[in-house]
Amino acid sequence: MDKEQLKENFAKALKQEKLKRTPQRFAILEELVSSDEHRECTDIYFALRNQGISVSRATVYRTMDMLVKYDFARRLDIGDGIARYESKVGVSHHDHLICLECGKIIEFLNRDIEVLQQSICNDFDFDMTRHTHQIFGVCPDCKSK
Amino acid sequence: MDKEQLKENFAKALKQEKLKRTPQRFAILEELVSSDEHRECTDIYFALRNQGISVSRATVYRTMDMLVKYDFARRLDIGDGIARYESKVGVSHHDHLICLECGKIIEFLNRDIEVLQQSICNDFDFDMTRHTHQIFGVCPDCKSK
DNA sequence: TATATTTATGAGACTCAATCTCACAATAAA
DNA sequence: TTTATTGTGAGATTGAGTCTCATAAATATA
Repeated sequence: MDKEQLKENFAKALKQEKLKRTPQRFAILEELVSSDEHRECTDIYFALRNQGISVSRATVYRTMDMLVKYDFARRLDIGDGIARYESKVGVSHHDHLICLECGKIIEFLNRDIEVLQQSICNDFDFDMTRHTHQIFGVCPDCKSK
Repeated sequence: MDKEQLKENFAKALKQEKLKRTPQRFAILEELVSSDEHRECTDIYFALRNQGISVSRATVYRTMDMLVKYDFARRLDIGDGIARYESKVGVSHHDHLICLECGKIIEFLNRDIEVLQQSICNDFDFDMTRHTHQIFGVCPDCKSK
């Protein structure tokens, strides 16, 4: 999806929710989508500030919530008390290997696990909304150090 | 494992780490092990206080870290900023279904997923230390409301 | 047992991510 | 435009978790 198409889709989502089109909201979306990193709100906040874009922390937090709700972003909690967000735009589903030494996050996807996961939900008569599957350990780089 | 055996094992772990045997540490372990709930530190703190046991929040937090390290407890982060702990004593490994409506936590175990998970780690040359697999959604009780 | 040494405890201060407040600004509708 | 509505931002607030350090308790030593 190109940038203009993305902005259009975002505008549609805003309209649908009766939210106004503000420069801050577009800037936050663009900043998130511009990298495939797992970004903290503070990180996004400073990145925009450094670009001379006027934005507050509150607006970043509020907008991230909205981006998650409308599926432009995914929130990642790795248990250190800091929420991270990754773009879902043009990105297929995956889960995460997290290195306890260096903090690196590696993405993985396993179709069989996804299928088994759904069958567990069926067994429990549980309606899955989302899931997190995180494997913590030591990455190859850190092992060889 | 009976209570006396547990206390003995705990005492051994303390000795091994040159930590002192204090009434607070034993009380926190016993309180955690006494239920199969997923407990918050504040919850443990008040439970002990209500039993007339002298303990501080700091001691609860410090002791929980130790219990996790020595495998008496498992920490659960469900992304709401509150750490929860469950007893690992006499409890086999499992993962969690978490209801977004009522907060209920249902345990599940799937051997096939565990095996696939290990094979993913092998593929990535990644040494797994621990993992979390959480499925968020709506439980049967909440669906029928 | 008495004393010395080491470690633990606890009240409250502190940290920091996240949320809230509310006056003012910007956007969209009339 | 004008009006009505919604958004923004600086800073205050919240709350889980951590830190401090004087005191207390547990263990080692005599």
